[in-house]
Amino acid sequence: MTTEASPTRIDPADKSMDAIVALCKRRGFIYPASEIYGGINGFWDYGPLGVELKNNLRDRWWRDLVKRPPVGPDGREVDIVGIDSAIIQNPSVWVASGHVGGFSDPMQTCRQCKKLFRADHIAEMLCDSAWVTALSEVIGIGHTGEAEVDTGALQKWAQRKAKKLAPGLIVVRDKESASLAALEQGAHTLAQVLQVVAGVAAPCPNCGGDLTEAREFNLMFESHAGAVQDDANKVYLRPETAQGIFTNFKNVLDTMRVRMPFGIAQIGKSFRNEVTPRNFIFRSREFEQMEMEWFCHPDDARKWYDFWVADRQEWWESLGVDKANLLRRDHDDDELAHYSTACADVEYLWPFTAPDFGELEGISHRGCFDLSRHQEHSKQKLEYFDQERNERYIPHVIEPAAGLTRGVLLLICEAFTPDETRASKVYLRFNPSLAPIQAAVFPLVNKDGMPEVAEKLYRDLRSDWTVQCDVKQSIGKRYARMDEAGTPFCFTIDSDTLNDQTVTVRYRDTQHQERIGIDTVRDFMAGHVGL
RNA sequence: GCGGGUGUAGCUCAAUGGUAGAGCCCCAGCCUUCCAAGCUGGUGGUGAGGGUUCGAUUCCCUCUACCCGCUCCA
Repeated sequence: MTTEASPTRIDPADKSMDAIVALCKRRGFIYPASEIYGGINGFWDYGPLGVELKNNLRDRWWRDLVKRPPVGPDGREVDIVGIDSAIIQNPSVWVASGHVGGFSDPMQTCRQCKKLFRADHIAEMLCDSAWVTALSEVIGIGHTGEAEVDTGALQKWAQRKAKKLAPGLIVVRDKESASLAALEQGAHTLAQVLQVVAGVAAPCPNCGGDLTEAREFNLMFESHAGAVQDDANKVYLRPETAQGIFTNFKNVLDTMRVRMPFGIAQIGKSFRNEVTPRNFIFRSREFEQMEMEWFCHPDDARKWYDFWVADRQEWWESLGVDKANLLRRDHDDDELAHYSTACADVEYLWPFTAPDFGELEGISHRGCFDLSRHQEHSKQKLEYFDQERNERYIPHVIEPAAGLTRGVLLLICEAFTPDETRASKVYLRFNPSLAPIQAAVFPLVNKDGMPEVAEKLYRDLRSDWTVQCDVKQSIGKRYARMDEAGTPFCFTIDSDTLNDQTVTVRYRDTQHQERIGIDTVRDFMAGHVGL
């Protein structure tokens, strides 16, 4: 049997993103959005093959969580229901969630060295800054306290070592306009010295230059509901699907006879006005998420957190992703959001991050933060009465949140396999059950009754799988095209078929061929692709 | 947002201040009995706008998209 090829592993760093982007467009996976108008930064369109791939991944996630959920740590299948909430919600949702106001990060740029900083990080970065440390040694003042300043030594430092260390300082750039005289009398703090040598109170941690004003940057897209476009009817496009789950927690509880612990899953578009969309569809402004909120008793939250972190990584492995390309990374304590007690990422070895890994899915222990906030803002009771425990509580939440569109990129990157020996020079090694085209049917030549047989087989398979039939051009060209599209199996009808009712099946990964009965093709597909 | 790089056909690459070419791909027809074969024909392009010029793909300006870095995140 030659279904499973085991090619030597290709280092993701050797996979060219340019080549992947070009293939995606050439074969109808992903196009730049509104390309005929010059495109638009941060948006991408999914072509005929791209949408099949995306739908297959989406359906697999839904199947494996909602329809055929995993077995939990207590040995029983977990209970998860789905919802599909509106992209636009009452704006109060985003006030409660903290996205209005809190989700934007004011940024400042240094006018001298052009580096970009988060405004709320500047003070801390100044403390750690190499040039500030050097300065404090020269003048003998620590980060706290005060002392008299030897302006002569300071002057000497400014004109020598600081030229390399902090070229942005005003005393370095323009010693005339920086008056060290102000430091000659009495004792001074480090902050006062910084003000004089930099000309500003909070200089650039990197070079000592002056920073621009903090620019507010709201990550949420805004629109208006209704005829009048004023602030009174301002609405937001959701930046995550999760909040639609929290706002429906009570509805699901009241209508679905669910009991703790249980989950609510949702797949859908989210929108973030990213400062810098990058790396093809990896970070785009419109993207699709697959999120599940797992509600449980506070005492059980840690157990479930551990369960879901392991389960989610295993799920990606179950799609055929090379284990060597997946990594679990637990967040450090100082990395955690204030409401979160634990967070882990499933990371992938992306071609553009290699040799580093980059985030694919995050599993967050959110405690009771979200439901508490919504209870507070909405004035609605979001507690759960647990009959078994005879206890009333706000459930704790474990949130596995994956990027669907990011997952599509993973599948493409993972499948991308250069092969100089092939006509196509590259093929996509998709898991057969996820491939956008699962099989192709070819008549070897377009005559002698073969096209008719091919047509019949094609129609027969089409009801259960995504199949294409192609009668044009040489057989080699058709195989090559299917290699690039990632079609795992091609069935070819030749003159023998007419006599003995067999067809050739050609395996994408090995290019090997074998003959099987035409009446066993359905079984073959069921066995190799699934139903 | 700032800095650097890039932008000629679907792809790879030419060319020129004076009618933008080739190979491959793609499409049609013929041919073809298993891996982009052959023959004939065909579609299709200077990212967008403005300026200089008799004439701009070429020179200048603006915008835009993509890639890299700072930063952020599903």
